[in-house]
Amino acid sequence: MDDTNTAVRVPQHGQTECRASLETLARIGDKWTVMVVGALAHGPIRYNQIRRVVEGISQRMLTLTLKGLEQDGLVSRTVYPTKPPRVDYELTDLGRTLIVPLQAIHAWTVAHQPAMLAAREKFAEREQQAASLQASVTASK
Amino acid sequence: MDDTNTAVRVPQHGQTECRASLETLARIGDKWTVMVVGALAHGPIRYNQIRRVVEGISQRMLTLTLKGLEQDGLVSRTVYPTKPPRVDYELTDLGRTLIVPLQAIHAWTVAHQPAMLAAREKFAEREQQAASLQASVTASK
DNA sequence: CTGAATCCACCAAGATACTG
DNA sequence: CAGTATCTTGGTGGATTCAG
Repeated sequence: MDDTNTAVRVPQHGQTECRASLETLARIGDKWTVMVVGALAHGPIRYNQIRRVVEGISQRMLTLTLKGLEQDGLVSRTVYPTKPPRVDYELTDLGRTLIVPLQAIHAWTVAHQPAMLAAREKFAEREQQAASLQASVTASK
Repeated sequence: MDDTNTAVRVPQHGQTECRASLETLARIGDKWTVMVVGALAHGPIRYNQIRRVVEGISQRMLTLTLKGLEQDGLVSRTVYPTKPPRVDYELTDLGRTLIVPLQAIHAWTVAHQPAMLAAREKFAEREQQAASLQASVTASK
């Protein structure tokens, strides 16, 4: 062990585990999926209802998102062959389990988002100052 | 209460809350950010060490990701003006709070990812059959 | 070693129009 | 109402090169 600077080197939670979580995030963490799952969280809902609730989603994206969720067994699709046609979407049992991690995200947001935004502003200020300094230095050349 | 199909209609957790979580996800939920945070979770680490650990990340993306995290106060950057230069990155207290929701994601992945993949395969099979049927119908026209 | 800068390819996603 | 089909584009990220 001649580690120069790999101090503690806790072997727990390697890259492999990150990879797995990553795939999950890629599937359920994108913009529209989160919104759609949110819309479905209250119970069965029709196609155009989702469209109104999510607001801003294009027909294309809604269809694609729903198809993806259905494909992964997170959402069930029920067609009522009435006139006019009606299609209900609903979270499956598996889909409902998503609510837990999603709430974890939400909890973090409530607790720490403000601090994050504050840090961001501070950083922006410093950038301003740095830019000013740089400008004066450049000008005096 | 003349709800035709808006059954329970739980007013809890509106779109507003989803929006907030969404911003968080957009910031910390992207591919490289998750991996980098994972690499930083063990303690201070140098630029090129991250590059090796994350494996696959380009110089550009690593720099951009780190800059973003630093900007949001999630990661601290320490420069040692030695020769050659050395820069350490480390999660801030704020950054460490990310580990909680990230572990929630990980827990979900371990528990439900297999079921999700299974569902995906099943769906693919059905698609195959549907395609075959469609083909025979089309052919018989 | 740690970046910054430039160029470029690709694809996700929006808009639009059409169908069952 | 609930989709599908096609076209177009803007941004994301990779490769490469230069700099401190």
